[in-house]
Amino acid sequence: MDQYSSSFVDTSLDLTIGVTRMRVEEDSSPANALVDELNRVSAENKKLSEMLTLMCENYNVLRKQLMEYVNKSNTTERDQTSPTKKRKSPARDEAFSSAIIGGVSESSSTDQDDQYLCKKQREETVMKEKVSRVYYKTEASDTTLVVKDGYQWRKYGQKVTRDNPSPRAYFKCACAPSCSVKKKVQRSVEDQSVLVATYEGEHNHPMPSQIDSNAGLNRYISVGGSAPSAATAKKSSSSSLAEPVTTIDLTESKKPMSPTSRIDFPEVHKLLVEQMASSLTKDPNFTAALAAAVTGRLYQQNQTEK
DNA sequence: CGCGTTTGACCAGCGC
DNA sequence: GCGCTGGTCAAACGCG
Repeated sequence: MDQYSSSFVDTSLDLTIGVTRMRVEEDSSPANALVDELNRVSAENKKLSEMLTLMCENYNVLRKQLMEYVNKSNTTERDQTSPTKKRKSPARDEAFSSAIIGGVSESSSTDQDDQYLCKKQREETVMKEKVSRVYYKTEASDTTLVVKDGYQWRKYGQKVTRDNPSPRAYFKCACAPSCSVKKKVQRSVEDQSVLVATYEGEHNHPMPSQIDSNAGLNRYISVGGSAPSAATAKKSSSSSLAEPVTTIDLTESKKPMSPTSRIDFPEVHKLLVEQMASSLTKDPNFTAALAAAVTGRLYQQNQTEK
């Protein structure tokens, strides 16, 4: 944890603003006083903007640290758990073949061992690059295995697995026929109120409903992964009450995220900044507290300079 | 009647 | 080879 202690970020709000003292001459005209007041307010505004920028930068640093921490946790967790046995599925091969278009083909090899190795590597590659897991908080009484992630899904199967008494539902992306993204949804063994959605593959199309990104950003914490975008569907065939609370990326790859499959971080950052600024300025308590702090500070400065 | 969901049957990988 | 298991298919069903 040295890296975190060394890069400590002070997130406390510094309300010490270097506003120039209000120079209102006793014998000056009201117009000059207004101009001075305007200049003072402008300076305050500028200072507050700088503070907000600083806050956002601090947020960015903290978010980066969180990502590093989560990735670290995932790596150690992955090392401890043995890889799940999974048979090869045609869809997976299809996904891989599309992924290696233009690359070096290994199909020329006729050796069975090589083919086996290639198949294994293929599966591992697919697993690393395409699989992500999302946890959705929902009502424990809600028995529907439906989650709200902005895409339309078609359910094609349900199965009770051995390791979990809750049934597992299988979904295919219904937004585009060519999209081979699949999703498995199952209740967590530990917490029945948590839905675990496992996404396989990457959407090759934009989200059907570019919705209310603010609502999606409210509670979605994305840390890597590839499939789901942070959004909430206005209406989908599988409309859900469950909302995503966190994403744990099972992949180790640091490849850039697809613009079609998720919102880029700068975009998220921008939206978050806007949302933060909006919520702060709309909050009467915050503005009142800020005004009190500023006026108090000004009063204090005036007192010390007298 | 069309579309989506349900559910039992089937398929394929893996361990013994 | 056989059984277990996860994943997929497709006919039946329900709903608007």
